[in-house]
Amino acid sequence: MGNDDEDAGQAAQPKRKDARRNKETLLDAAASVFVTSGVEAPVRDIAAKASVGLGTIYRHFPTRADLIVAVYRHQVDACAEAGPALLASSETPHAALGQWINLFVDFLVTKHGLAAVLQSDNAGFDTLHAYFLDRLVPVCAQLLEAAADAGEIRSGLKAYELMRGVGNLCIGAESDPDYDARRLVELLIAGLRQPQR
Amino acid sequence: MGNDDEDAGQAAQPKRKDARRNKETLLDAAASVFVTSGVEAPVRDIAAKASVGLGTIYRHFPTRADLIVAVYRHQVDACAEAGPALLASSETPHAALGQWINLFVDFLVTKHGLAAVLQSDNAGFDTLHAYFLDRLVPVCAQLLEAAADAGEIRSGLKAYELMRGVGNLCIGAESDPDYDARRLVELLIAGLRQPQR
DNA sequence: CAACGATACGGAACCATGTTCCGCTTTGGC
DNA sequence: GCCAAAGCGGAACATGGTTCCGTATCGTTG
Repeated sequence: MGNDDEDAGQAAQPKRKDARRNKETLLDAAASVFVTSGVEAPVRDIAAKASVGLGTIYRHFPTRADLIVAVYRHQVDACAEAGPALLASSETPHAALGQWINLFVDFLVTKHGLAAVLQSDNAGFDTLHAYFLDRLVPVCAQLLEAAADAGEIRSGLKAYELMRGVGNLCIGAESDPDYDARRLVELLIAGLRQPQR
Repeated sequence: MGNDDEDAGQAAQPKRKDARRNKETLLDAAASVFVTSGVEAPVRDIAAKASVGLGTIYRHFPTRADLIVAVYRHQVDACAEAGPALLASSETPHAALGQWINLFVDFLVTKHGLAAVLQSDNAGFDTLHAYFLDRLVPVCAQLLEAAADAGEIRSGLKAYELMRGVGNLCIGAESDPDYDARRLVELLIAGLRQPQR
């Protein structure tokens, strides 16, 4: 860890500089295509955008999922790191949890189609699944535990479940003006509160 | 309406008896394949199971979504009809709402992959979308309104949103033992309650 | 009951996508 | 400048939805 790469099964930094350059180009192209066409954009589109062959994509990113992880890694990391910070700076653990979940929801809703792909149980998206969960579940668990210890929420809900639930609620939120994922997530978090104390 | 067909854009009953027979065979085969391989099973598998050509499937059901609708229509209808009944027989509107949502969740969780396909924004699944929403949203709206009138829940949440949220929460629930959609939906419904009165 | 038009059938073919493979090109150390 | 290694492009393959059309079947009519 600390190499700017290699953290989640990504291929290590290539040796040849053209390869390194191509990888950057690809990351940029992918990010750009994801913004305009969504995360489910065809690999060919990304290759075209980067003026690169398909082989090149697949050498750098063994799978579509790896590419997605690479593009969003920084933001996921940022979200993960925000957890402890919020816990430290918030009035109550429950408040921190709420704010952190909001961060996560904003992230998901902002990336066209990410939430959907995140739940896809198609083999090949394991990397994606794994990265998000490895990175975020522990943070969520910490927040949840703090809130539970403070007696603010019912206990017994695993962090994993909450993350999945929230992720699920975000599916399709960006393409349907009549569906407000944020509100539903708020309701969910509200339902998590201890009935009264 | 009342013809046992034609209610949701399905092709009307074919004239020739072999055609009619094939349609039944197909429905049975599809139902059976859906149970074992999930709703996302390839059309070809269903054709094979029914010992029928691909053309036959597509003549009877213009799209995969139409086939799915046809297979589950009765159950969706039953769910829709249970709404008013529950409202009449339950202590409070909120209880009725809770029970009705449970019915819906059980239905979704039981049908491998249905929840996922229900949210798919791929063109071609409009029929599916439309049928579920047309049938269930009004019922949900009625329950919601009754509960709101009774002052049991916060108002302002549209039935459509609730249905989508619940549907979303059910995605992947059947293939992941660590994810309990029912509990999360309960939490959501709990969050819907009026804070206190 | 044979003929015939309408209806339905089967499945090859087409399109889109993810992924693999391999002959050719570029790079970088000598 | 030369060469092996590293990398590249994109044709080809697999899968899955959907379309098309030549052929088979049905049922009506003479």
